[in-house]
Parts: sequence; structure tokens; C-alpha cells
Amino acid sequence: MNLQETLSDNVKQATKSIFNVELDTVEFQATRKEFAGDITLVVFPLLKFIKGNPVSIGEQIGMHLVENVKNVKGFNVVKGFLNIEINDSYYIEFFDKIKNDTSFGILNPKLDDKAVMVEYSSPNTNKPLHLGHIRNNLLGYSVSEIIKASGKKVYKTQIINDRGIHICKSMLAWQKFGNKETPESTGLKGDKLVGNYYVKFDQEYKREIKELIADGQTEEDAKKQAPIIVEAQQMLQKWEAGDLETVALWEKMNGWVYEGFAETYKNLGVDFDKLYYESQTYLLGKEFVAEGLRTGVFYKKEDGSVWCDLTPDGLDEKIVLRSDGTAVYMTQDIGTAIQRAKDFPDVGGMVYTVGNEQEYHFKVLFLIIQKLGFDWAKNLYHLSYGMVDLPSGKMKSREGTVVDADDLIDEMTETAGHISEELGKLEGYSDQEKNELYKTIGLGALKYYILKVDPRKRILFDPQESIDFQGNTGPFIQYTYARIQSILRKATLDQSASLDINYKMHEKEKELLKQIQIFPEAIQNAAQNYSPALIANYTYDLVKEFNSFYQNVSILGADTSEEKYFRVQLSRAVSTIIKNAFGLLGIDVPERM
RNA sequence: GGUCGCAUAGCUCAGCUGGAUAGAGCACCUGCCUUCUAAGCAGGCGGUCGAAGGUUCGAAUCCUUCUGCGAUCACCA
Repeated sequence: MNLQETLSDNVKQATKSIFNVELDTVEFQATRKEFAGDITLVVFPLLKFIKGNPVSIGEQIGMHLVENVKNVKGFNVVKGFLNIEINDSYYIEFFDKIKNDTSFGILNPKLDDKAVMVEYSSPNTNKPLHLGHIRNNLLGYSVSEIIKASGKKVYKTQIINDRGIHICKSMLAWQKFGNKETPESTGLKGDKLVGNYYVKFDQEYKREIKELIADGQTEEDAKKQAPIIVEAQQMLQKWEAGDLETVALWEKMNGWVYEGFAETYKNLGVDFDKLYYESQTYLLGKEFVAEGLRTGVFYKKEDGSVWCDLTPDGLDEKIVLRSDGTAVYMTQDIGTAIQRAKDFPDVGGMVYTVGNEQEYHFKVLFLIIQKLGFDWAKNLYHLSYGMVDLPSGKMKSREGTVVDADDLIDEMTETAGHISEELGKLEGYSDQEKNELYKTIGLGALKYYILKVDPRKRILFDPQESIDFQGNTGPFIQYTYARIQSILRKATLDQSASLDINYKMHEKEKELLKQIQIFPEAIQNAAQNYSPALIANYTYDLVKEFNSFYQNVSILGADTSEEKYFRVQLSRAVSTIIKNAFGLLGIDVPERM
């Protein structure tokens, strides 16, 4: 039984024996720093059951706790707040238990728990990844790691949108204007090369529309009849018919894109356990529509289209199959979800990392899957996140206002390099080691900057000013980690020493221990809320606490060997937690910086 | 117009299921490098928590209305 449970039981006993009142639950909160004490019981809620003065009630409960709980050394009551003071030995004992646990707070997957599938990234294969994908990838990866750490098995997946008219556009433009260019011949990353032809297509398309309008056509007709778009549509039909030449071109160009993506993913440090390709899944779902028709979940209109009536749920009617019998987006997503559940029978829930513009879609999707009667349907979650805006406004690929993922990573690495050079702390590092470090720092800054913000909120990303290396930033935390490593390199400890249960803690040591203590809760909380931001902010608080400790008490030059032993061990524990917490965010920590 | 989300210091953000005097960082100001990495620490300045009502012993937090911003409401994906 942990301390809170013990306290809770004893408070219940106290109210029973003193006031003859049985409480169901007792809630505590951490005592604010400006008051003496460690844990606080708020007395006000008890007034519903116990008539009287909150201060005197608090005092009577406090007395009872001091007498009956061995770790309670005292209390004070301020207004209606009963501040309970805990013995130092309790904290020392706690620390002694966890100080050598390098995975403190991180749980191993429980075998009887259902696994969770997390989908993220899910790019189109006609253009490179951009800043929006970065947020998506970081969130998806981090949430996966956090759920894993909370004790569940996780499968990371993405659906690659590798077919459709937009893919044909870049294929066609390459065929027409590409002069057989390849990534090798141009030195371009494959996804960049293909992306260029997607842009090229759009330019040609616009030019043709303009010409047609000049020839007297309406804009609407021109958009439909421009030769290049017609040709692209024909190409899609050929692809769907399995035309060998078209499929070969499709495979070749997609291959280029995958190589490019692989590089970006590697740089971002994200990975996947299972890939799904839209080209293989876009026909799934039709059978479930048929099934749904049989069971009455769906109904058919006169024109043959199939719908799901969601008006009883406060939503609209939603089409799930076109009148010509072809699938819509919704059909595919129904099919893919069910396929995944089949592929991974241990999965009991799925998380979709997709921008908030698709909230309605997922609301409908989840509802339909529920109606189809799958037991895992209640555990579907749309990890919805806000757009990433630039100071110049919205990102638009056609207007060239997107921030390319690779460029941004390079830029961040470069900035980290400049700042590090200026500080000049890296004597004895080889160029290669330096470059690796700059990447660690640059990416740390980028990832932390994005992950520390609540996913729901939109981010205003100013590439010039937004990345800072001071304050609540990735590099600040990395720096603290590096400093601790330095201490650990220099520390020589008496190996026979151990924690003295009677050690009198310094106030700063105790604050630090309290922060360490809540790491497991932070992980569980973050997992329940699908929020890496909670981990980021927890880590920042821990680091602040450590820095204050670091500057205000001497570690290596401690007065006594007990002190030194305790402080070095504390520092080590903090660095382990930083490393683990950052691991959950997908951020590396450097040994030196 | 319907639905959903957001609004906290000049700027960027925390604030968990309602709890004590609303917290950080940046910027600005004052101290601290002959002790373990000053990318740091200690402190100052700065807020009618978008507005108005309501519930409560107690509201940034819950409810209602309003304002502003964004998203969404396709036989597109």
C-alpha cells in the first residue's frame, strides 16, 4: 500500500471514529511550496458530511494521522487546508527502492491487456513531407511510445496513399516533361523529384485552362476539358485496369518516393511496425457495405448508392458507396479498420493521428464501425491536432509556402551548429561527432517545440524566431542531461556506501525527489490523454527543479560522504528520467554539449 | 446557418478530475562564472484568465448567452 492509500484509509478511520461519518473517497493534492508540509487534504468537501469549523475538523484529522500513521510527522491547518508533513525517511526509502531502476515509471506490456494500433504519417506519394507531416509524425510516434510505456502493446502503422488521380498527375508530368530523369541522374531525393513533377503538372494544367478560356470556354468547362487532366484521368483508368506499362511507371516512381521518405523518417527517428498501402486496401470495405446492407445498418437509394443514416445520432446521412458501385473514402476506411483488426487479433483499440479538419469524418467512421457491431469499435480514438501555420499564413504546396521537412531538419541542425560553435565547449570532438551532436540538438529543439504544445492547438511556426535554446526548450533539457553526465564522469563514490535512512534532507533535495516521484503518474496521465505535451512539461519541471538544486547545493563538493552519495545518486536518477522521458518524445540526449 | 475546437502577461505556452496569493520561458531591468558545463541560477517588472450572467464555501477550470478566430458540413481524399 502506498502512502496516499494509507493516508486515505486513516482519514476515513478518523472521520468515522471522531465524527461517525463514513467517507467513500478522500482526495489529496501536493502541498504548495510556500506552505509547510508535503500532502494536503482539502477539508471543505467534507463539510457536506461533517458539520463544523473546517479548521477544527482539519486539526482533529491531523492529530489522528500523526498518532496512527508512522510516516506522518506533523501537520498544520491553514484555512481549510490540512497540510500533512511526511518524514524524510519515507522519501529516502522510496528513493532507495527506485534509484537503480533504469526504467522507473515505464511499465512492461501486460499480457492480458489488449494492444493498441496507432496510425500516423499516412502520406501521399506525390510530394515530399512538410512541416504538417512533421507534427503528425512526432505526435504519432510519441503517443505510441507513451502508450507502450503505460503498459500496452502498440503497433505503429501508416496507410500510404499511393494511388489515385494525384499520383497520376506527377506520373504524367514526368512522362511528358521528365526526359527520363531519375534521382540518380539529378542527384535529387526521390520524393523531391516526384514532387517537382506534381508542381509541373499543376503549372501545365493552369496554362491549358487559361488558353481554353482565351478561346472562349467557360472556366468550368476548361477545368474539365484541359487535355492534360483528361490524360491523367485516362491514366488512372489504365492503372485500375492493370495496364502493365502504367503500373510499371507507378511502381518505379513510388519506389523513388519511398526511398526519399525512408530518409526523412530516419532523420525524424520514427518507424512503423506495419505498412498498409491504399492500392491494396481501396477495394476493401465493399464487402462490409454489403454485409451492412443485409443487417440494415445501411440502406440503398433508388440510384443504387448506399447510405448510412446517422440522423438518430445527431449527424447527417453519409454515403458509403457511390451509385456506380465504387468506393468512397469512408468505404476504404471502414474496410481498412476491419482488415487491421483481422491482421492483429490482439488489437483492442486504434488511434488515428490525423489533422482536425477530419474530425467529422472520424466521428462518422467510428459510429459506423460501432453500428457494424465490432467490439473494439468503442476504443477508437482520433488523435486530432491543429494545423501548423506560418507567419505568412497557411501552408499551400502550390504556392510554394510549405516548409519542407528535410529543409527544416537541415536548418535546425545548422542553427544548432552555429550556437554550439559560439559557445565553444566541444574541444576534442571530431567533426563527425560534432555533426551528430548538432543534429541531436537541432532535432531536439524542433521536436520539443512541437510536442510541448497541446495537440489540439494550432501552432504558429516561425522558422526564424520560434526556435530558441533557452528556457522551456529541448536543448535546455538536453544541456541539463549533459551536465549531469559530466558530474557522473567525475564522481567517485564509495561503493560500499548506501542511503542512510536517517539522512537529513536539504529542502532542494526533497523538492527534487517529489518531482521524481510523480514520473509514473505523468506517464499514465499522458497515455490517457494522448498528450506528449504532458511529458514535455513534466520533464521541464523536473529539469527546473534539478537546476535549482544544482546551483544551490554542492554535489561533488558535498560536506559529508552521505551527502555526496545521495546527491550524486539523485543526479543520476534525474538524468535517467530525462533520458526516458525524452525517449517517449523521440528525442535523443547527448553525453556532452 | 448547423456542428466541433480555440481564446490565460507585449510574445510563445503550462495550469490534471473545481481548491490556497493564476505559473514558466522569451523580451526588459538587477545581482551571480578562482567550486561540479553561465545553453545556467536568484530576483524585479508585467494578468479585470475574450465579455456577461449562473452553479458553488470556493470558478481560468462546470453551465448558459454573446464576441472573435479556425475547422467542418461533397457520389474529393
